[in-house]
Amino acid sequence: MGRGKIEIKRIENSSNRQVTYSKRRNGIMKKAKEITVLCDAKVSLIIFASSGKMHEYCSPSTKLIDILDQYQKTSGKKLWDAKHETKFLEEDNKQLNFIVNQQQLTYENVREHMDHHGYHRAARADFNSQMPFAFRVQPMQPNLQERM
Amino acid sequence: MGRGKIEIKRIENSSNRQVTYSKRRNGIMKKAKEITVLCDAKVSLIIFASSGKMHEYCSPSTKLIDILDQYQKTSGKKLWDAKHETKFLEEDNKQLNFIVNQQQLTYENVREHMDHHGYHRAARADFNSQMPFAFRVQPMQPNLQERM
DNA sequence: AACTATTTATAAGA
DNA sequence: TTCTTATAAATAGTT
Repeated sequence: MGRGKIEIKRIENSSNRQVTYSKRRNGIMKKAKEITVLCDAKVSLIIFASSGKMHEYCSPSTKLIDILDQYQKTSGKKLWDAKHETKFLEEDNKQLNFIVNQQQLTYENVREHMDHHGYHRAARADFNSQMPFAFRVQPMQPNLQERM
Repeated sequence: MGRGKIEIKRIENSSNRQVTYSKRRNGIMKKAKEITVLCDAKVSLIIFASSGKMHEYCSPSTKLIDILDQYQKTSGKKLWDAKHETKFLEEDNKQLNFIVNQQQLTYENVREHMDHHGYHRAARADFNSQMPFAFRVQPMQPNLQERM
């Protein structure tokens, strides 16, 4: 589907890979919406780029949790139980603590940078409200310019 | 993408809707696999047809539960907790009890039907092994001829 | 971020 | 229905 045929194997060039990811992610999201409308289907689609950034689609007037409940009932596969919950919470807390600490450091760096370059108070407030959630929860690769 | 352009709205003709569903489901699954390989992405795709039948794709060497954990961490949205678990289990048990009862009735009806038409023992054993799981867990719409 | 030459998906027909 | 094919849509490489 393009100027040339491509083999379905990992795109080694990182920049090309990111461009292709973005194009194809849009394509799949569109297809998911279409099948939902055309065929009365319920769809949950979750995609993680290798960067860790997430995108999701869930058919309208449905919650992901309901699709997952239905998944469990229909497939007979159990996704979670109390044991998983406890394990997840522990790991989660540990990671969140780490994240909060690192976030505060990064956040302060950006504020210092803004102050240094003379941004006025309104710009700083705007920065606060615009800061994407991903920045807050993915401090391992904080990148305000990230588009993917 | 075909002999004619179509509007993206519910396909009213049930037979056409099912054919389109099947074709497009295959298409989306293929796209999901491709973006996984090409772009090193992690994908979870769950689709329910209006009939209730489910199809899923999950990128290789990943478990759905891991994608969901990552979903929770990245989005900050909590999918389940002990409360949901308890609620789910209760509802699940209730529904399972109902299903088991209804399944046994339906199952016995089919066996009687087979006996009545003189199916031999091997055919009945084959029926037992071939009976799709969906039939066992979705007794509200039991349909052995369902293809979707 | 746009642009197209091509490939791919698929709607309708056989 | 399963297969075919004309056409719409997606997208790879380019600008």
